[in-house]
Amino acid sequence: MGATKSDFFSDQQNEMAQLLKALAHPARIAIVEYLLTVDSCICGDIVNELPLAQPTVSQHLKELKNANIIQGTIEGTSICYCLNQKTIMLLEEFFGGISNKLNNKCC
Amino acid sequence: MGATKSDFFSDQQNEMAQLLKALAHPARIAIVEYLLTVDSCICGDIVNELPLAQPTVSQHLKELKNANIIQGTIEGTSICYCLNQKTIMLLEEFFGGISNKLNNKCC
DNA sequence: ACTTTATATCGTAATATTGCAATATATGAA
DNA sequence: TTCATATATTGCAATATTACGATATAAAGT
Repeated sequence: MGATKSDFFSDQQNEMAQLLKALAHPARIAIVEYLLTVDSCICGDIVNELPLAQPTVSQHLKELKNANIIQGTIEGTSICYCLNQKTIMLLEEFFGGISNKLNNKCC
Repeated sequence: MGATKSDFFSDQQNEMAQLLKALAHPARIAIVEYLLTVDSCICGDIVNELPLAQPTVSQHLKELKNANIIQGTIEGTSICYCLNQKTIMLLEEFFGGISNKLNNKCC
C-alpha cells in the first residue's frame, strides 16, 4: 500500500491531479513565474535563478516538461524553455469551471 | 535531504505550492467535483462516493480542510462539507494571471 | 446505560518525492 | 582532437505521501 489507486478514478481526474502535482512545488512555481518575467524564450540560466543545485533544477524542469507545462528547444549549447499556453489554459478553465458552478451553491 | 527547501522560496510561492499539492490527488479532485454536483451543502456520504476506505477518505478531507479548499460544519451525527469559494477564486486568479502575462510572449 | 451511525486518529507498511554528489552526454570553440 | 560550457542521468539518503486495519470519539436514538 501507499501507491495512489489511479485505476479507480476517471482519466480526467488522474490527468488533472498529475498536472497539479507537477506544479505543486515552490521551485516549480518559481520556474513558471521566472519564465513569465523573461521577455522572450531566450533562457538557459534558470539554474542560476534558483537556490538549488543543477541536478535538482534539471529534475524539476523534467517534471514540468513531462506534464507539458513547459517546452524546451535546444538552442546551441543551452536550452530555451517556455511555457505551454495550452496547458495553462487547461488549468485556468478547470478552476474557472469550478468557480462558475460554485455560484449557484449555498456557501 | 529529501525535504523541500521552503525557506528559500517566497511565502506566496510556498502557499500556492501547498494549495496545489492539496488538490494534486485524483481522490481529492473527485471530492471537489462531487461537492460541485451536490445541490446544497448537505453532504455526509462522501465516503460512499469514493473507492477508498473510510480512514483514507477522512485523511483526504483533512488535507483539503487544512488547505482551506473545503469547509466542514457539524450537522448532527454527520458533517456538512462545502467548497471554500475564496480559495477557488485564488486558484482561478493565479492561473488567470499567468494566462494574461503569457499573451505578450513568443510561444 | 447501551447501541448505532458518522467521523477522526493512531500506527505502520508500501511507495513516491526531494535533493545532491558524481558522472555522463552533447554542443561549440580553440 | 581537446577543452569548456550547458544540461541530463544515476545512485542514494532523507523525508513525505498514500492507504488501511484497529481503535477512539462523539452525537442521537432506544
